Amino acid sequence: MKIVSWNVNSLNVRLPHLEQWLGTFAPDIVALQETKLEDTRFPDTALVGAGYRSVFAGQKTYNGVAILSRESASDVQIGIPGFDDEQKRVIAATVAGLRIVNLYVVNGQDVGTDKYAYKLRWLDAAHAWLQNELAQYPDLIVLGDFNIAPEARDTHDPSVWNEHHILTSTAEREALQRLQALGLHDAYRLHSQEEGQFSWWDYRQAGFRRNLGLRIDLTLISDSLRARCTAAGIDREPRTWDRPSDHAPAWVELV
DNA sequence: ATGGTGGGATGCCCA
Repeated sequence: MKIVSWNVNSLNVRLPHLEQWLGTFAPDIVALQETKLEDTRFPDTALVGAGYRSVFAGQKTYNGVAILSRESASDVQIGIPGFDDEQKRVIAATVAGLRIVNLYVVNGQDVGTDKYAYKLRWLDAAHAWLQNELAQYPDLIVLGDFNIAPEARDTHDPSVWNEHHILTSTAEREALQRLQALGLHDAYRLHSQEEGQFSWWDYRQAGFRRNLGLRIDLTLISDSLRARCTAAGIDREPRTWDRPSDHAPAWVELV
């Protein structure tokens, strides 16, 4: 079973890419971020044509998340329970016996800003919730755009992406480590220790051509799923297409 | 260079 996270940066613009990629990669479950679509505009009919059901939580212009799946999804949860937030960044559902939590983590703009404080509060709320989710659902997958590069080897230049920089700051990495300490493991690192393997490249400065990227799109899997996870990777191909998302799909394979 | 590129409720905000 192939499970994927992809920040599409506007599903309206990227639907043709998504459809093409679904057709060739044939994932079973897809977590999308930055759909930037109100629910009434979500292309669920087109995706049924591609063989996928959808659950989604969106808004105009910003944010927006969805889970696509071949099998039906149940027990859909939108947002972090008890955390009041107008921004549509979280959707969770049960698919094929797996609890899937799709996160579009706050970017945070710059260390020390209001948005950075919101990011850290948001991650705290996510931590408390995921502790509960794990107790309830041992087979848990938490995936999405984490907007945090876990380690120096997940950045193209650790001297730039350092402990004071947004997406790599100490407080952000500690928040991610607290999630992992719940018993959630970075599936990519179960299978590859390579550096320079990125999932996001800035549109500016020819970032993709020069591989100036970060690995910020992650899949965390619970203890019980570790033995079932046989492979993980990042598919750079859609990033080479015309008018791409700035993110590539990050995938894991479960047996 | 406080820049740059891309998406969208566009002449700004967010990433």
